[in-house]
Amino acid sequence: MARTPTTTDVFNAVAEASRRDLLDALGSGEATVGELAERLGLSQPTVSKHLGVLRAVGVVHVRVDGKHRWYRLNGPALKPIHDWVRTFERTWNTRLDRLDDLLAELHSQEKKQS
Amino acid sequence: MARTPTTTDVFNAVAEASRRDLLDALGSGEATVGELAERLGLSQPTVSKHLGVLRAVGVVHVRVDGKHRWYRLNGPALKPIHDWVRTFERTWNTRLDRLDDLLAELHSQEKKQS
DNA sequence: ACATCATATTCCCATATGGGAATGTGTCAA
DNA sequence: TTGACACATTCCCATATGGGAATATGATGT
Repeated sequence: MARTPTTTDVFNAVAEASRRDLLDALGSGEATVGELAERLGLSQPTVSKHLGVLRAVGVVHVRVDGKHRWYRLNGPALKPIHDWVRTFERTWNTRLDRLDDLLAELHSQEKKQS
Repeated sequence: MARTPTTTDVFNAVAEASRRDLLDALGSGEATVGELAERLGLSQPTVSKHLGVLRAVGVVHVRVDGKHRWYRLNGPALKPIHDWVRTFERTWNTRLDRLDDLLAELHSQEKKQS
């Protein structure tokens, strides 16, 4: 087999740095292919192809307007990544460690009650 | 150019589902190549190679012990992913949604307890 | 020294990649 | 209709992939 296609899921789509840059750029609102190409210093076909990948996994949506195409971010499509990486957050985030402590405390209280 | 090598950064390393599975498996503690291979139903060379990629980007560490090799998770190496995806969190998580998530989590934890 | 166990490494191949260049498609204005 | 514009698509190629099979490495026990 070969490497997992970029359009398989959000993880693969977002692995490419240029595509993360595109999403970052779209964070401030809708944008046109040309605008994005100029902002990121990429060629138009390159941007179009990257946006195609991002659209395939649902992380961007398009709005057609005459000869323009307005791309916009669809944040919730990134949630799987957030949810996955969040399960490891306790290994570096002390604030969440405290949340764990709180949960543990709640659980011990539950045990006492039941 | 070709696709960005898997050992370029954590984003690329973690794009492959099998490697995420490996990290999930290591979440419960150290493990041996053989153990991981059996748990995930992968061949030994496949696991070794995946672990090599994960080690290259620093998301796992190894401890040599005789003819065994104990791999362990190095969570903080995942922080760049967390930091990046977190900038989009507002697009799906309002403050109230977060409270819902917390409550849901508490409930699922309760179920696990009882 | 030897056999065995646990891993790592190499060789193989079908497959997909990202980027450049060129071309296709659809829209608008005159 | 014709041209200009904004994008999408196609064709090209060097490059890396993941997995299977085979082999190498290295430590342990006898």
